[in-house]
Amino acid sequence: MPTIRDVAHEAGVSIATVSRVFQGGANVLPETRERVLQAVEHLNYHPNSLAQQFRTQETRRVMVIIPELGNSFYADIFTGIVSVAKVNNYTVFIYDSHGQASSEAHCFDMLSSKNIDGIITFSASMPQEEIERYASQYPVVVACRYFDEIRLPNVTIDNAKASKDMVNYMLNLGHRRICYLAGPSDILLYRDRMQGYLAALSERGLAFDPRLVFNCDPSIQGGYDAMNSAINSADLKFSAVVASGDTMAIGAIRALRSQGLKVPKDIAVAGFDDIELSALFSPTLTTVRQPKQQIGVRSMEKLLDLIAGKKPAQYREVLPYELVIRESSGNFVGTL
Amino acid sequence: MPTIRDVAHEAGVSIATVSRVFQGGANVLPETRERVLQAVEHLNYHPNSLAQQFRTQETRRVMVIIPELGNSFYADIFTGIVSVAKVNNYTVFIYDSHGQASSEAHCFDMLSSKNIDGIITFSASMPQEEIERYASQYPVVVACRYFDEIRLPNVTIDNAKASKDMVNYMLNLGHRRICYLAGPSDILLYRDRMQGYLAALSERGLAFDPRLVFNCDPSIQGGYDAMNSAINSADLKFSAVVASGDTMAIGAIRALRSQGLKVPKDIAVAGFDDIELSALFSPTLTTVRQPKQQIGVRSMEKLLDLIAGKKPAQYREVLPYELVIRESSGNFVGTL
DNA sequence: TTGAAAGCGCTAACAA
DNA sequence: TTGTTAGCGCTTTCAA
Repeated sequence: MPTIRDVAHEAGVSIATVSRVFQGGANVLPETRERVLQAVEHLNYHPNSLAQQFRTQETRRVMVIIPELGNSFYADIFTGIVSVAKVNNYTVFIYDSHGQASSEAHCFDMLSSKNIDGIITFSASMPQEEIERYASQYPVVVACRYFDEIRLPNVTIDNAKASKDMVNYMLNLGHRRICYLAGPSDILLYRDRMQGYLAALSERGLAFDPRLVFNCDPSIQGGYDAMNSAINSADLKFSAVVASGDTMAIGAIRALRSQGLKVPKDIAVAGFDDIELSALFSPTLTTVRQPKQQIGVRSMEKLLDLIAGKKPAQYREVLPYELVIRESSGNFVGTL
Repeated sequence: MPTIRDVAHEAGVSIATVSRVFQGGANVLPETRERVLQAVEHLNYHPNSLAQQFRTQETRRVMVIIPELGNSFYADIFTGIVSVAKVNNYTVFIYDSHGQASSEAHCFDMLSSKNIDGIITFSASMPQEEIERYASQYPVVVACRYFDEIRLPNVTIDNAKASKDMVNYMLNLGHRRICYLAGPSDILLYRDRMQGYLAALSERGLAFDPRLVFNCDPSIQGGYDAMNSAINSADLKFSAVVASGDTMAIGAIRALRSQGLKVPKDIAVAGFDDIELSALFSPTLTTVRQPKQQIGVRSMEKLLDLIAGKKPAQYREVLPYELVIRESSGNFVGTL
């Protein structure tokens, strides 16, 4: 492997000059520059970025932690992140935490060991204080997930309000007994979506029947299992299902169908997130669309600000969502 | 940030001793070690891994290039990779190439600039010679994808044979006119699967009707569009569809259903890969199961061998696959 | 415009 | 068992 010294020697200049050429070529005579470039070419020289990073103590690498590889929800967000990273000459790596705190911690350790310049996490499985400790020392942005009291840079939507809007939509369709698939209650965003469900009911003065609520794993299988329990609960009547995630909603539809129930004719269903499959599933899924690209863009922009040493004006940034009405919720049958 | 010098000073030892403690503590008196550890704790010292990496010229990082984030097919493979990486103290990053050669090239550049120790790629969008050039200089394993003449470490299944088996299964069910969704013809594995289709037909002496073959994007949308063209082709009759990927098969089923056709009653369908959704879709999908975990495990093991400087005994490693018969192919109605 | 030289934090060879 | 020291390849300051 040729080093900067080899190039300098070959070109008959000092290593400082070679370095200057690579730094943009300011204060280098065109002919000197040319000679250096020829030597580089001739020797097939590549700067050793381990040495560069060591010298500058920056890697121009950032990490995105996702809780689940293979969930297309993150694919779009990721596109947004990369679009910003690219123009700023950063490389984005993905790290799959499997939602495990230990896995995530390993990633955060890379901050203190200088392996990466910053982190955008969609996982946030570690205790709040721990993440905040890192965030107070290093560039960290939490996206989609969040904590009760936000003391670190955060990009998200208003989950409670979005959920409430969706439940209201169902109520407007005339549904009164709405089954709710709530997701894991230890994750605040799911609790917030649940709060939206409760708020919508209470604003209408409707009684809350806890039997209609099912906590389940936020996956197709989780929704499938929960829906089967719901169907098999004696005396449990409902005409609609609102799930706190599209995967759960799709699992629920599968369960309903396996029991001979038609969606939306017998039971209306809605999800949350607008994952790729939702528009392609049959029936197409009514859902809440998160501004995925934009979440990625803003997260990365925030992270770059942090890396540049800027303190964010305010921690939390709330992006707009959108109700997407498709087949699974059926026709409007009630009154507004 | 405290450095090794600060720790050495605090503990009253030399930096070499501190380094030794971190290297495993050989040749360090327990009490010396204890003093060092206390200083480390007290100063909250973290070794600067940029310096470590620079010094040792190794990163203990490997990169996995996938063509599409959000495709669950890679999630299982990834689990296999990580399981091996973990016990060998390597960190695995994911890089989404979007199937773009330029994106992939960026990743391979990290090899020459020493940013990573090795690459496992599932993308292989770059020209064969270029990948081979890197593979001849650096640790590189190509998985699932491959080239005509394999001159680099490779882990895969026998796509042609698997595809032929699946088509044979359909022929055994009595189907004679089988529509084939072929995927992009510039990717060899799709061409091989197509070859399997042709081989199965020719072995039975069945004529090949090119109108039954559709090249399409390997996605739900791609399968959906292709199937719609097939259905809308005047005079084009077929009783089964074999897709060269599960996503295409699922898209095809959606298209068939949107045209009022029942799967498998009217048309039998089979896919390839056994992605997560295939077991959860309705109808559940008949498909070819790739040994995903094992592909990951073997790829990483091969890569570690390369990093360790071992040359592989043989380049190509072919893993067994498995036909998974589910609802979408319907009942056996023909003769064996 | 160019060069000389310091030094980033660490590992490891060698000496004690 | 411990310490001294060279040096990894680069950027950057300072001087020429």
